[in-house]
Amino acid sequence: MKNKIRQLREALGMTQEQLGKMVGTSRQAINAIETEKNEPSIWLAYDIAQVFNEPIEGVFLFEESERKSRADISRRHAYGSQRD
Amino acid sequence: MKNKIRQLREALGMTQEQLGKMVGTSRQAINAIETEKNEPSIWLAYDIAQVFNEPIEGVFLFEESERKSRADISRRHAYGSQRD
DNA sequence: CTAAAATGTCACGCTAACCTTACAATGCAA
DNA sequence: TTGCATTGTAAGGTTAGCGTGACATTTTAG
Repeated sequence: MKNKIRQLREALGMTQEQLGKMVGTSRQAINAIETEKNEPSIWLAYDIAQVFNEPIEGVFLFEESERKSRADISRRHAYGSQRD
Repeated sequence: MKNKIRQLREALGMTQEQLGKMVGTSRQAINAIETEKNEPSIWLAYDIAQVFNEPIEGVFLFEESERKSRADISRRHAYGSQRD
């Protein structure tokens, strides 16, 4: 998913490795998220956002188009109660 | 992790199953998160928060003590550059 | 140009989130 | 109490995030 990590990170003059250490993860994990290869866990997203003093939504962009596909929920409504 | 899902959900008179359908997941997944057995993926957390018109941090409580343990990052600083 | 730092990637392994199916327990209304 | 809706859980399987180690490529400092 798109995010502002690189931009925010460089604004603070930090390396991926430094950021990784600050949030307790590896530089590879930071890199994968930064380059949009992985989506962060909710805690990692939170910790990263905290470093930049931003809410999660201020660092990660939740765009419908970014979704790795799932059933179209826009068409779903709570009108059923078919068994499990 | 602690959250306000139940409270917000019932305020809207919804069942776990209905909420699950609205965010495109199963009622069991909603239940597991509501009862703090699982932590939501970042997208699921976002979708749930959206249903309640709240930011992620407005629905999920990120308390240090809730963390499922990880190395103490408070003591970590970016002073190293030991190889990987 | 050259060495070091930073970044990009890959493979392998582990774990947790989530799905489906199924059943038990609880809550509530008739 | 009976019946149904809701919630709680468990088991098995799939998938993705993340760690570690290793190596290639790119960027930056001298």
